[in-house]
Amino acid sequence: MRTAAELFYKNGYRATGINEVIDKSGVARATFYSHFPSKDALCLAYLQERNRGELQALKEAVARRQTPREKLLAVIDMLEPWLVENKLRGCGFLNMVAEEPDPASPLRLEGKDHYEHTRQLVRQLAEELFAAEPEKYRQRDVASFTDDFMVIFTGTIGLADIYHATWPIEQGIRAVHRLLDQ
Amino acid sequence: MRTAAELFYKNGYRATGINEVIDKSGVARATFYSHFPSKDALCLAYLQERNRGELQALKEAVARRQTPREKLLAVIDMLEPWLVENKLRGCGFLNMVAEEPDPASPLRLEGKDHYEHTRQLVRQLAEELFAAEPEKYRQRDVASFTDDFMVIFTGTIGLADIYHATWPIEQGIRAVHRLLDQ
DNA sequence: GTCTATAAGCCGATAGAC
DNA sequence: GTCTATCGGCTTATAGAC
Repeated sequence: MRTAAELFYKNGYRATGINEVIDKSGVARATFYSHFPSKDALCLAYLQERNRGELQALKEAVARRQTPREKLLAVIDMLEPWLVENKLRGCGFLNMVAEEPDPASPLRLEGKDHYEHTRQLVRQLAEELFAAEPEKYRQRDVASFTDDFMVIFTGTIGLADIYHATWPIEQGIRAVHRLLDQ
Repeated sequence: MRTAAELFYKNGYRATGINEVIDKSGVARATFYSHFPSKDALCLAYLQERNRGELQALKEAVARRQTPREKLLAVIDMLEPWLVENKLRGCGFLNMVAEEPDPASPLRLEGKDHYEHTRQLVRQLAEELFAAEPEKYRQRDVASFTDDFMVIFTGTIGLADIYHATWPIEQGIRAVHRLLDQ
């Protein structure tokens, strides 16, 4: 599964043959098929593991900060090291969605689930921020603030992928600062 | 090429076999290979045509508006009918980038080119807006404004794809309004 | 758990006849 | 321009021996 995660993410799901995964992982052919019934099942397991791991890393990055404002900034700040570590290959879930046309596919739904969990986390942090500085955010709406944040978050990842560069991340961070202070 | 454009966009590049394109297009096998040397060449031609067509449609939508402010709003307003018409299958260039790992691939570079042209258009519209209302935008930076716009633009498309819904578009439109008036 | 063999089909691309 | 035949290699998945 570690091998599958690397290859599916790096080269894409359809571009990666199951034989390549089996060969590079070192396990025997029959052994693989005793653990996973199909390539799709392996991919779903990879996405679920990725979903779990990324949400955990996100929550840890948030927990390391002290104030509600800093916690929100942590969500966008982590994009830089995360995208660079991932060789600017973008978001594994957005990439999966691009390859899977069926909106009801479990592979697509895992991506939706990931973004929905991220959104709920951002919403909770926004509520804490609004509660901590009520006079500053009196006229702001939590739901709209949250979705603005998600639009910036997603757009930053998308542009960094398209341009294969890090400047959209600095831009996204500045945009979140303006969102917080406007 | 019309058939290829439909299938590559709808089902993805790698998921679409060249045989399927040939069969559904109705042309003979040898005829296809006399026009295009390979599947990759066909895909590049499709992306170039898409690039040209989308930029033209964008510029026409902008030209239909009167004021600089309305022209900028036209760029984000067109996302709703465009995404719905495309069955919420997202951006053809972002989808291509997700499938192609090589940053130097011509298929990827065509996507970069499309976003760069879009960015230059937005920048020009921003400059016209700032010139038309100098007192309102005196303290704003054109480059930063442009990239903020592009982050919102890209994030809106990405979220609409992930959620397979139109609500991110309304959110993106509101975000651009706030960007204009903050 | 390991190995090899193989099924049945699709892949992109080419060749030859008309 | 049309058609069919075919190449070599790849795909996912299964079967059987050890």
